[in-house]
Amino acid sequence: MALARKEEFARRENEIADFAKALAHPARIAILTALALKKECICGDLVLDLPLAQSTVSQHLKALKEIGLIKGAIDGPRSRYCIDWKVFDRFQRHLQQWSGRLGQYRTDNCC
Amino acid sequence: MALARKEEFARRENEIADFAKALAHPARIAILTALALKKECICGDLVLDLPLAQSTVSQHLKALKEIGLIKGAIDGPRSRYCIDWKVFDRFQRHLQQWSGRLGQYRTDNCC
DNA sequence: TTATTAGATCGTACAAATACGATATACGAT
DNA sequence: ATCGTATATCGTATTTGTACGATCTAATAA
Repeated sequence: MALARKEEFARRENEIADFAKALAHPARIAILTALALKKECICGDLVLDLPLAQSTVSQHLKALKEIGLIKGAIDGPRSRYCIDWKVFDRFQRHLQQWSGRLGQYRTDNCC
Repeated sequence: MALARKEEFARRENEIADFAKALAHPARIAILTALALKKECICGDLVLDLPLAQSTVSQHLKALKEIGLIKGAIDGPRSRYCIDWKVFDRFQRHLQQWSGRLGQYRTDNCC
């Protein structure tokens, strides 16, 4: 967000927007998908999978970690990542509650 | 996305990311919420509700329109907007399918 | 007609996101 | 201790997003 407008919005609106922002890049979608599907979640494997430089992948991992969607652990010389399902569920629930609430008021005769 | 990396990712990954991007700003969350809750969906009302300039709100509306989430109609001197529920449902379904697929592989013993 | 109103679009400034190479760090192996 | 490997972080270039005022357009009102 450019200026300090964030404070002007409701907390719930910001929460949903922040969650959406975490998913707003195909690389992060790919990372989350890979982490869920593979039992092995080594950073290096992700770098091989993605069409991005190692430092860029690291940056995306950091973003996902900062919002809490993934956890990291050091495993010898490597880094192991995995999804924090508790957070994942919470986010999913929030988004579903919001869109569910919207859907309640659905009408098809406006535009 | 900075460089032309978008093409390097799978279509599904881009679709989900694009949808998320549309929701990745509190103003757009607020707009969608307002459009759903109010029967009257006049642009001017949105401008009054939001802590943003008229031109900025117009910009956000354009973004939502471009991705298809909302439709616009001219109503005399005003603009009437509303949610395109068909698109909204499709997006919701995609996201749910994706996160549901992820959840199937859930394990809690990685990190 | 002219004036007013609603809204979109343009131009522009600034902030945030994205990407990469280079470098730093930390660990394991020799 | 030195080397090699894996990853994080730094610096930086570029792109994209966000915001606003000014202007343009179209419709109504006077």
